[in-house]
Amino acid sequence: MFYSNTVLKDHGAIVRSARAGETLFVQGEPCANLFELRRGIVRVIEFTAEGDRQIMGFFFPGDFLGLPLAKHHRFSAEAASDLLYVSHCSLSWLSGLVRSREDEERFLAAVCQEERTFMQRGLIMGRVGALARMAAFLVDVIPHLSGTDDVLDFAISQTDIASYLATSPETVCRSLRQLREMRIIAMPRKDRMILQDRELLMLVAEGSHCQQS
Amino acid sequence: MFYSNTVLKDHGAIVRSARAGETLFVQGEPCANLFELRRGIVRVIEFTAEGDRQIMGFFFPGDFLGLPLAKHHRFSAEAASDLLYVSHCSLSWLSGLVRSREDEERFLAAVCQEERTFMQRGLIMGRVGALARMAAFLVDVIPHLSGTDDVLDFAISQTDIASYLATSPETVCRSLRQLREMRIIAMPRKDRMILQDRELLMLVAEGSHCQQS
DNA sequence: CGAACGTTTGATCACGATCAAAATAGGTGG
DNA sequence: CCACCTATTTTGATCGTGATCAAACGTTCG
Repeated sequence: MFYSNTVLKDHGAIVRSARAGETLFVQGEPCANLFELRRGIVRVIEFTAEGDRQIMGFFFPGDFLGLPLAKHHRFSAEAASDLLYVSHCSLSWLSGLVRSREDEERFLAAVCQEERTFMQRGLIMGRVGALARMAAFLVDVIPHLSGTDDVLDFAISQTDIASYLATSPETVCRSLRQLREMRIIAMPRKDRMILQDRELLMLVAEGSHCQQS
Repeated sequence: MFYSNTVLKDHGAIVRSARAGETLFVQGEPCANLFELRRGIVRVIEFTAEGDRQIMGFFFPGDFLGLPLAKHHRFSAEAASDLLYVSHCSLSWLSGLVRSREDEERFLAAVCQEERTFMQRGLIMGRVGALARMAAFLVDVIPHLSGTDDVLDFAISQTDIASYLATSPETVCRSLRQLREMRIIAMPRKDRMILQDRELLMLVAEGSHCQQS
């Protein structure tokens, strides 16, 4: 069942929408089109041989997905929330020689951003302590979240965070609670987040074991 | 102190050598030249704010380093062993429009490989259990090792592996010992490795807890 | 030869995985 | 709108694994 809706069409680029949970593409299938995310969050999945499933990263409005670096996608992508995105035809990007100078720039920037996303996961998982990892994740993610004022749309489930951080959902929950008790963040609702103390958050992310009450 | 030696010069591409421990480039500095690794192993480092140091990945003969995706390097690179590499001038790559079709292909392949390296670390660190992570690391690395027959040159220090896996050197040592006792690998010398049971290694990497004596 | 570093082994202990179960939220149909 | 079912989040308890400290050993280099 696909809920995708074509909304607008403009010389090869089609604006589409997707519901949370929908699959954009799966690893191994040929790169047919390039996704430019406008609204919502996409999670990138990697399946290992044994059906083991890991979330490799999250993509946010402004990011590009499914860059045709190779002929086939090297990971799967799913909507973590309701989406709005632009679907470009991959073929016009694949033929590198016909690109304009500014397209080239945008292409490099997109590749750079995609690579940074994957590097960042390693960097975050490298931190010692579950709390530090959680904090580092938030430091990385929060700048990409939309929202009014300081109330951010936090449309990422804790189970997804757990998979991303390679930890258990219980630990994610406890880490978030700890951050709330430290008055570093607040979560008026499950999908809302208020950043109360950015400095302290970054300190915790760096591994400061300041255990003050 | 630089031990680099220019060996050969060929229209902008210079063959050079480097001693173990030498720095090829540091993060933040402008992308001056592109490295094509011929022999040896390079480790890629990321420094966080607090002087925290993590090894993000290893590069092997055939790989490209320092791709000009951005104006400045996003990580540092050091020789993990004695190197032989080709230094290309970055400028000829930066101007994308003057590239030939096959250069474009090679460029994409190089980018793809670099990104895969970083994704792989996340995938490996996502495994549960120190032994599974160690095994997954070996599965990933061994195909890139040079060596005669089955005796591979394993020029990666255990401390480097520990940093890469975000674990302690002690645990790395113990994991390797366990793999030796399982007759999965053998290490006649510290920098030599013999793969004895590829199937079992992959099984352990997938997290099989087969604890047979 | 001595100094510095990397590896090995043993000991203890804290952290986070895991199991179990309740509470909350979300979605669907009557 | 409420009842029902499912999935997600929350909390508590126990237990195993890997971090950490400490010390011996081996290697490499000046």
